[in-house]
Amino acid sequence: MTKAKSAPKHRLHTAELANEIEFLMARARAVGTAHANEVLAGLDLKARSYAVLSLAVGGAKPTQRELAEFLSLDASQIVALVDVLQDRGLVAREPDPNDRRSNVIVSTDAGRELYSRASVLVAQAEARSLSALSDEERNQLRILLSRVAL
Amino acid sequence: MTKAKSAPKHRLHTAELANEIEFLMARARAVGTAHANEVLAGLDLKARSYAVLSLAVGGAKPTQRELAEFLSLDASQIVALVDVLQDRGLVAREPDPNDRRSNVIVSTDAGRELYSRASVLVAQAEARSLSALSDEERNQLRILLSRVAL
DNA sequence: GTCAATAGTTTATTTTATCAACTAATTGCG
DNA sequence: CGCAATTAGTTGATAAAATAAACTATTGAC
Repeated sequence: MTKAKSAPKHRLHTAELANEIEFLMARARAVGTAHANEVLAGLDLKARSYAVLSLAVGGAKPTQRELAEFLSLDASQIVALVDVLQDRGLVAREPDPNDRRSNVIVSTDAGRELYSRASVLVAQAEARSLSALSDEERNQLRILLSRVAL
Repeated sequence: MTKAKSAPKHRLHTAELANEIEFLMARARAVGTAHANEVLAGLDLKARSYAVLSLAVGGAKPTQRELAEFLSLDASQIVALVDVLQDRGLVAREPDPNDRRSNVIVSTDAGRELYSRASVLVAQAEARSLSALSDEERNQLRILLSRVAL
């Protein structure tokens, strides 16, 4: 008979704070982002730029404002992110047919190619971050977070 | 018969990215921190300083290094956080009896008093952030995140 | 006792976040 | 229609936070 629980890594794990979801998410996200940035570094991407690239590749043709809202970023940060992806030839700004004020962000072939490599790395990083959970638990977590976040 | 699902707020909610836990946590945390900082502003605290205060009040007498690790922050940021809490008379640095290199962070009466007010506000903010979930689902989420984060 | 490692601190640098101002375009509405 | 208010994107300024090096005082291993 073996112990099922894996030992918490920290003496403070019983603190009241450890019951606050806000705090738990901060910690979980810290390791998650670290893992993601680690694997993405080889492709000169970060979690940030990967997210933008992903949405461009998705083909939904988001405007920059939509990207800003969806990624919880300020519009001015999207400008910078799109600028560098565009300079690298990974995405392009296209005029929005419905509104001449907006740009619609689309991916290039190079962008899709890079994304296809990046996404498998990100999936690996995520798997590593969630290694404490079973597949079913990972899905539960995904679903609960979606309800909170989307 | 009514629809159970609440409508996602964004046209991009079906993007691949929305399946990535990393992304979902970033979004969830964005609203969570916003709510928390909002209610804490009246007490001149932020999520950050509240976390430090909470761990001080808990009485575990954490060293600054332990705070840094537990909060996923750099040691130098702890210095700044403790500095202002100490200047406000909410916590104090005490010599660690076991290691003269370390300080142990304890709370003052004023710190405990402020924390008791802050913690109810934070609980309300959390409830607001998680309003999409039932009580049981909130606990499930807490447990899953603990397994990932702790 | 010497030496490598650690806790805390300071400082510098870079990255993110926040916000105001501006242009061009759109929308609402009298 | 035509004017007013709003919105998308951009720029620039400023504040907050993350990252990392260097330094002091300890500690712990040997």
